[in-house]
Amino acid sequence: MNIGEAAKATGVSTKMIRHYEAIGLIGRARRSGAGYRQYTEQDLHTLRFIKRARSLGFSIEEIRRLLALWTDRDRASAEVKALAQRHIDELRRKIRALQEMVDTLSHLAAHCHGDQRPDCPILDALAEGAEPEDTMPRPCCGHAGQP
Amino acid sequence: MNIGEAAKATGVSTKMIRHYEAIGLIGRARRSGAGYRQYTEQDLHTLRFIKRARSLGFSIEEIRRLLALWTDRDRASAEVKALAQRHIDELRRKIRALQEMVDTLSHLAAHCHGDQRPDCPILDALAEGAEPEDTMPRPCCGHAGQP
DNA sequence: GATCCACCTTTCCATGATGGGAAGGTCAAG
DNA sequence: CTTGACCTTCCCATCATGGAAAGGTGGATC
Repeated sequence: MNIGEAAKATGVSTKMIRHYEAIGLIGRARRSGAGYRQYTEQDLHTLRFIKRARSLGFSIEEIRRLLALWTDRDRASAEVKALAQRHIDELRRKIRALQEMVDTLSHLAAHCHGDQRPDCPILDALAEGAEPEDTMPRPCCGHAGQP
Repeated sequence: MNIGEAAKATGVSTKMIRHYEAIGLIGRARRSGAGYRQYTEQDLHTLRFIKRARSLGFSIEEIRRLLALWTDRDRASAEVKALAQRHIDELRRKIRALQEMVDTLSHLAAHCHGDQRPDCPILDALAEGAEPEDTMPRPCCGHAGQP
């Protein structure tokens, strides 16, 4: 099976398949006489594994470890679980950071009338005591910045 | 004021200050006789504005627009609000995607005993019907994959 | 056999925001 | 005058992904 077919079958682009090979995430594929990469069902399984792991947000290096654990019959599930847990923690950390941004911005947007007038609490908050020319800063209802 | 002092005063690294200048996000700084960049209080205000906007997750291009709006006395606050709202939507979209990963992974991790035995639902889910050698796939309690 | 199109190959470049490091100039204190 | 802390520019790396160029292959059609 050529690389294009493997890409269609797994949802991994040809670009990425070649890239994964180049960085050693997957082994070097067998080649046809003309140098075309040939893929087996087993290769597709590996690519689908990678695809699923990527869609769960694992980095390439984490996936490298996961693949090693996958093919190691004697692995301890504890190591997989620990890796997953670390990843979950990292995801939650990112979510918290994004949520804080949303909270702050939502608060500011709620106080912005959003009409044709230039007055804007959002820009005021970003400027925070430093107007572009000569206007005065304007406090709000009490938070939305760092305490 | 030299660039290092400006960096300390604003929390923007010297690297980034030079970068912002190179991409035209901020104007070219005045130079001393020896070619050192000199910063005014007004420059610091702009850098702090950028810093705050970055910490709210706005991209450089969004900040470019925000800066233009900031310095335009005749801006309509509607445009700022719309920009902010688009950004909020984008952040929420990212949060949802990350949360889905967390949900799936948490579910899998909860079902992984995480001891010295090799049996692991997390790897099973990533493999999904394709074991590395010859074992059989193992269904779980009913979701955690695409429907 | 020639042509054509879809596919394959490699290599280089780009993204976005940030940092690291090299090689060299400048300034102030000792 | 030396030392050390600054500054300058330029190049490279990250991470995962894609675009594009330039050229070779495979199979179908004329």
